[in-house]
Amino acid sequence: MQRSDAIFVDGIGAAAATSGILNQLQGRIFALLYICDVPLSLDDIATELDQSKSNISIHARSLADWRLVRRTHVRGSRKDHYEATTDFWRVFLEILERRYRSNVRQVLAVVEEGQQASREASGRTGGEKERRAFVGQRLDALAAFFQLLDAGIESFTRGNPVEAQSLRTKEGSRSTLGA
Amino acid sequence: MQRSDAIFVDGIGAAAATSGILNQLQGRIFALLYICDVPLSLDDIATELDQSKSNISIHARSLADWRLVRRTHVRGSRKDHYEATTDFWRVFLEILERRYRSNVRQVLAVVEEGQQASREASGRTGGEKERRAFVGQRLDALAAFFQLLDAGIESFTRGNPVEAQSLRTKEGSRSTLGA
DNA sequence: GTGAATATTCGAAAAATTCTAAACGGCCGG
DNA sequence: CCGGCCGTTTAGAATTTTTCGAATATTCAC
Repeated sequence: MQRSDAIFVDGIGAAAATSGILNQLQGRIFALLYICDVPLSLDDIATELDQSKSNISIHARSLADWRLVRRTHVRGSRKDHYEATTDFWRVFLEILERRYRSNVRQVLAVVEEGQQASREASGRTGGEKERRAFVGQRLDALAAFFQLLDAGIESFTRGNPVEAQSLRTKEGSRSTLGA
Repeated sequence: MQRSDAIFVDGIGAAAATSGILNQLQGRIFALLYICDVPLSLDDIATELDQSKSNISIHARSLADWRLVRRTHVRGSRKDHYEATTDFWRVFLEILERRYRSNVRQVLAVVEEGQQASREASGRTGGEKERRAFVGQRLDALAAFFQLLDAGIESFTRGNPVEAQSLRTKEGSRSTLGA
């Protein structure tokens, strides 16, 4: 590989490693494919990046899952070939939905579980009831923010404008301390 | 710790672990503080979460760095105490800026390096010049998208509405294949 | 200052993740 | 069917990250 290519490939690898979405190798695979005008086989990629084919197989598949990469057929070869997408908007949507939004929903589910469990806790003394009320309020506030986030993402992906203002819940922005 | 508390704490820990921002323990520390109406010391947290104090120290500091947690002074004690923020909007801004936007900028810097290195590559034959032109186009397209992302984040944090439309670059949305 | 209490740093241990090579299984051309 | 080519799976090695306990640094009351 050219030195100038390596600079880009490794740089994107480093950026990917801190992205929270891809790891370094996935970033390097994408970058390599992105600066190649022909699709590459698993073996090609493994050679260029000095990795085992099995490892490339796993990570290339994961990239395809995010739609960062697409499998194509190259005539005259029985090997799978990969090429990088240039439709970053589509990738962005995919990540927004499958990574961020699903994480938001995960938090909402946890809060609901928490509410449920808190209600089922059997304490009946004054202190225990008070604490349950406090926890209930806190969980409600958490759910409120994440519901706004969820709605914001939904709205954005549908093409509607999203404003920062729509995420500033009354409770949260008043102070750093609740209740 | 109450069973109902543990459900919430561990659930948030799990969500944090897949967030790409916090790890599991950081999530659990935050969740614990969030459902406590009084600030907790490092020792309190370590005991509740069954971890060493040094480990809690490290991760609590990191949470404070994201403004998810705040150090407070509790009168009558010389220990540091921590409490969870309820201002999720502020945390969100912090993450948007320091995690996501800085990552976007990192990519922009890498692309620039790549452009620079590509120009400095010394190939002069027809094929080499052609390839350099191809890479140049690709890097430009990448930079274009990430510049839109950067501008979008900037705009959002300033309180302006952001539309999905503003991220759909002409080149990228035309097809999944470039050039 | 001194000493006790507390937080942080550090090196090693433990755990989790990433990577490899070899084995496996599917597919296609004969 | 058979044999070779390929992608995937798997078990374990290598690396990285997380965690711990001890040692060190810091802070505060006196």
